[in-house]
Amino acid sequence: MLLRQLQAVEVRPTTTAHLAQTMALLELSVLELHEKIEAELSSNPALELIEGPFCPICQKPLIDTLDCPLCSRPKNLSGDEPIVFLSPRDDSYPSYAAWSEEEEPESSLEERMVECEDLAVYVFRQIASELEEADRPIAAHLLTSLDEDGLLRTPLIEIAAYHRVPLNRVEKVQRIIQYADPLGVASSDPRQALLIQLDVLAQTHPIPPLAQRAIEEGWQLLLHQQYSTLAKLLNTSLAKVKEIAEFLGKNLNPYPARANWGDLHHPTPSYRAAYYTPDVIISLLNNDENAPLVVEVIFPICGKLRVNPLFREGLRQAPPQKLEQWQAHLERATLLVKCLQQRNQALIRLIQTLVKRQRKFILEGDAYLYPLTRASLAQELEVHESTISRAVSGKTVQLPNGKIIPLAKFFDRSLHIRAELQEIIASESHPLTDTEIAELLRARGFQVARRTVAKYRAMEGILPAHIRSKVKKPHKSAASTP
DNA sequence: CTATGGCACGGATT
DNA sequence: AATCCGTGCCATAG
Repeated sequence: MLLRQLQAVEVRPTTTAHLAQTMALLELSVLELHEKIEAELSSNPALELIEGPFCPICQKPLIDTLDCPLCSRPKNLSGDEPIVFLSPRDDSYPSYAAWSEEEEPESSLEERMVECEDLAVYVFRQIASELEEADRPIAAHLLTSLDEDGLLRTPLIEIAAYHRVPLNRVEKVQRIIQYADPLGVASSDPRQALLIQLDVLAQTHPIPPLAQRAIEEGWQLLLHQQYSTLAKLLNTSLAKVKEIAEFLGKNLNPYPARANWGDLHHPTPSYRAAYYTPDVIISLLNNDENAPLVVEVIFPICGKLRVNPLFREGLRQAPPQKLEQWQAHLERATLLVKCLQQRNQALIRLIQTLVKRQRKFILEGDAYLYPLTRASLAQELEVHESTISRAVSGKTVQLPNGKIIPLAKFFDRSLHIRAELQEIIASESHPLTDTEIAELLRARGFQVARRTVAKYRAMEGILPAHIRSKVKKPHKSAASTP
């Protein structure tokens, strides 16, 4: 009885505080959560991080589970039941997605890690043949100076001075690198990276006419989303500018080190970072079409977070003047641990059903996205809509194909129709007008108004029919530099 | 006259 | 309550 009371006291912040903090934690992305936990760990002695148990088979660390969800999975795997689990994010343990491609994890783990981690090596291999012998040290210098975004923050002049070569020679090397795989890598700033990507993209796709100027002349405005001012500068309408911003956000990536860039609507830098550190990684077991999906919900730290039992002990002998503070620490720590568990649990549950529902979309692309609303999912999971909203906003998912997309895309209402529209345009023999497209779509079961077709077109960056007729579509990607 | 883009309204979603 | 999205109507460009 007494014990029970004590426990009750210990958890005193009551359900409202729990709920509030769980909610708050729920909307944090991995990176933000990482910061939060780090901060808490260093300021609160009651909280401790212990090395978690490891899976005896694959050696991966485990969080909050006794058995490794992969090694101890049931043998008769039905394809539609995804394997969802919490996965630690620790640089010394590559995620499952990277891990699973490996035939013999033991022997080549190191190589694998080098490949995964080292962008510089990856890029260097691509361009090595294009470089003159003498330029290699310069390239190496540039590549090793990249920051984590894949950008080059060191002034070119410095590098030129170091190697005692003219500036334009360094620029030449930079240019070669920029057109290598993470397109725009080694640019001096996001703006430059975008321009390179736009340039390459323009060779294969129609792009909004003013996009380039918007980046060149209105970069600052674009960044700060001062769209109306930008519209004036470019002498166009507000909606046009918004379209451009959306197009850029969707197709380009100012930080070449990672796949996709979501949208411009979240201005904080830490948020953008989320676009190359996904919150969830989905991969396909053995690349087998019928196998279950492996879903890792990334947890920002490795090991088990708990309330330090020694601290709890020590509380009894606390000097009176410290007692209150220590108690506060303890309370804070227990609350955090509890809330974290709740958060993770909620997130896993959400992702689980989401992945199950959208399996086809994940594997086969945009056309198979089932239009799902947050509200309906909330009903199914019996949680409040706002819970879903919070959990979804600001999070990103890495798909089996390596693309990183915002989790919100799983709730896009018209993506499948737009995919159909792209398909129609791609296979048209003669440029179709919006009205004709609307009819075609209707024939395929999507009833949309002509005006809506125009909007979708704009969203996909497809030019109107009369312009399309003039520009021959260069289909498939042409080799960039032979 | 036709095809599209702008703007604004109303209903759904968050 | 605020925002997003599909649509209708009208202006404009070709």
